[in-house]
Amino acid sequence: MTKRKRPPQRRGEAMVGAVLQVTLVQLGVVGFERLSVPEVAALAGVNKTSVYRRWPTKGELVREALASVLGEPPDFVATGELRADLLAWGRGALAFAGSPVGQAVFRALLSADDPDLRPLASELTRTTKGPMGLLTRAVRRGELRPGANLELALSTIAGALLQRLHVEHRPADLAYLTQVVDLVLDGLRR
Amino acid sequence: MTKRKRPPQRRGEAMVGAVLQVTLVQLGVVGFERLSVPEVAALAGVNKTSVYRRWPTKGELVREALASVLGEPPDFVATGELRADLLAWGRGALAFAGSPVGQAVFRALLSADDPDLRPLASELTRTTKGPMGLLTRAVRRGELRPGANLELALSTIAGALLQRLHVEHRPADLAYLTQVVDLVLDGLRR
Amino acid sequence: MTKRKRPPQRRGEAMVGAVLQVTLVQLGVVGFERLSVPEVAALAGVNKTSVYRRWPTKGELVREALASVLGEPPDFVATGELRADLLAWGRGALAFAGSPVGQAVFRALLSADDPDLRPLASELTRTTKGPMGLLTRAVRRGELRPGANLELALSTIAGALLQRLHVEHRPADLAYLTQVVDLVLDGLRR
Amino acid sequence: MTKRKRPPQRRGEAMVGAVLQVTLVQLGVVGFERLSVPEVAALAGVNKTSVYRRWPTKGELVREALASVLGEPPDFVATGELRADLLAWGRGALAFAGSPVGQAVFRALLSADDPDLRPLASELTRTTKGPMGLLTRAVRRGELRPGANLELALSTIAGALLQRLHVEHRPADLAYLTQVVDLVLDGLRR
DNA sequence: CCATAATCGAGACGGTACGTCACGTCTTGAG
DNA sequence: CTCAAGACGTGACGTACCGTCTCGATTATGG
Repeated sequence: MTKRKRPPQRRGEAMVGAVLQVTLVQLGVVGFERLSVPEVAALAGVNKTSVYRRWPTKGELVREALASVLGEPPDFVATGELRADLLAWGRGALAFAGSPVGQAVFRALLSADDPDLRPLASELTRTTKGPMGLLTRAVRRGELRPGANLELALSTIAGALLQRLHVEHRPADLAYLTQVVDLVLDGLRR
Repeated sequence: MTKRKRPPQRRGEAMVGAVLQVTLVQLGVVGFERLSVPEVAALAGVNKTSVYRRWPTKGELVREALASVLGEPPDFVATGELRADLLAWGRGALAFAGSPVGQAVFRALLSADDPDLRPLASELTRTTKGPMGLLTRAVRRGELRPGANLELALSTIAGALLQRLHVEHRPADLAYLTQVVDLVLDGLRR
Repeated sequence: MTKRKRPPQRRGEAMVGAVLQVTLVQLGVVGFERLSVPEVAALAGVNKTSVYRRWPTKGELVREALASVLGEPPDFVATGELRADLLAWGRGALAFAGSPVGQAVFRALLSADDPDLRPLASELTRTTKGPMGLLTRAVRRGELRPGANLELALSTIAGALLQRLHVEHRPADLAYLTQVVDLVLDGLRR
Repeated sequence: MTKRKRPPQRRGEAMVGAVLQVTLVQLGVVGFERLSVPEVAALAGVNKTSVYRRWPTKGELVREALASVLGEPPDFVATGELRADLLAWGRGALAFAGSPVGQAVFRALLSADDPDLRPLASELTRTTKGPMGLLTRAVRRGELRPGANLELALSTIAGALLQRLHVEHRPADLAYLTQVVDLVLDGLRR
């Protein structure tokens, strides 16, 4: 008769992974402010003391959880066709923004007062500038207007999606993305 | 020797005004989640019981405070010159977004879970569509492309400002606004 | 249908009385070290926050509880008959030491490290010297030896009872008390 | 360059001795309740796991520590002179009660709830009756009153010292001891 | 002008969640 | 096989707010 008194402890990497994953989910569900460290611990099947040992602050826990995701920029292959490449990148961004993890990132960073999260905001901004190379090459090819503010164009695309999703709270599908990209591309072209 | 034991009570309208004003300020400073009803009462020089009597819920208090502001849409005069009018409207929007009250609105609504605040989100969205008439008239004049998605254009402008202010956390001045408007207008024109 | 949602709050004096009484009982049952403020609150039917508000420290709570008892020295009437009076006083002391409250006092004070309880120890010691007047008058009457250390005699009686009860853990009845008193009185007489 | 990474392990008897010694010291310093097994281990330069292996319970650890001391009753030589022998025994008792180990014993046993310590209480009581033989011989010699309760007399002496030291918290020197012994002896004599 | 009701201030209280602490158990690896 | 080192689960603790309740004081209102 085997006495299995309690589930075996998950240590080290196993525990860290479970906690960070649950943290991301909770970030997407209730947001940063309402995220509770004890609740994260409970959902992860871990004692809250163990969580506090590794991440003394909620900010540190969230920062590590988000960093484990933002570290992998959604690379995309450039075919050379400007509009198609921009749409491909946009699809990736939309998929990210719609995923639970993306929800977490935006809900946490949109008006981040916690100092621990500040560096992540610039990280996210940097991701926004991903397809910058596409545009500069298009300018060199003469496909876009020479003096255009490319950085602003990308910000505008991202902002349009942001407005749609988190202010108007309406879904952003591929058609919507296409319209935005076309609008901005037309503005850039000449 | 006059003994002024304590400040005279403020009742009725006077108290309501003081509380709502403090609520708006606090919304801009700490946001909706961290807003504390007892703290609002203290800052307003009012007993917390009085606040709870009138607004049983934090959501109701904030809703009434925001409603007292969003009720006044920032009207603007249309000169007939499309670009100038759009810029004028944008200046108003920027001024609002930069004011403490605007900070309050955006911080409260950007990811609003509180059911009491949902109606306010659509209110804000409606404001965004303010200059819709300008664009439709411009289309009729042949100044803009006939099939253009005008609503999306306005959302894009608003989104660009939002991205600039609340994601990249960089200031949005008149020059920035002009660039955004020109980019979108160029996209709409041909 | 009367809705009695929860038991009505006990305020002020009522709550203080209930808490102090439970504190005394618990002192007698588990002693000072193992006494738990939250448990006292629960047994008193009071929220633990309320207890911590009035008595920030366990020591203060216990001190006030004990002070409310030690404040009433068990007066006894002096008949003039030395032995009978001493026995009467001893009976009172035994009754006190055997009562739950007395248990509380001794268990709390016997090895009191808590600085809050130090003054109570001297209070208890003072009580021990209660029948000092009896002895001095007996000396003046020539009933006791002139140079006798009366204070030491009383300490000895008290100590004998203490040893019996709290070291040997055997009951101390009236017969035992009588033997002790007689032993000491015989020592004092000649 | 010799790398002495850490102190060499102490095993078996060496470790046991170190732990028990530290346990006695801590008993005298902080008492039984506040004695912490991990702290004892740390002070003994031993890992707490090792302590828990041998003594699963704090009570068992303390019992073994105290037993290693109480096993050696403080023998004294009887000269035949009753008062002198009694004083000699009392000096030993005082020395014991004043030593750190004695402090430990009394603080641990005075109101011992831990069931592991109960047998030690009777052990201590038995020690109190050490000089019983002296008194019975004195009775046979006619030096003391025949019907006297000798056991009670010894308890009374011990109790007087106990009262002095642990209730009144005043020092007990040789003069005090002498007075107590004389008081009781006078009571016993006739 | 005064009496009476509505409103407000002041503070005690119950309740919930939190982060900390010390303890004892367990796992792993070194001696 | 024994011990050291450290991670982990467990329970209790004291604190910080929050929202409710009670009571007394103040203000407005109608006779």
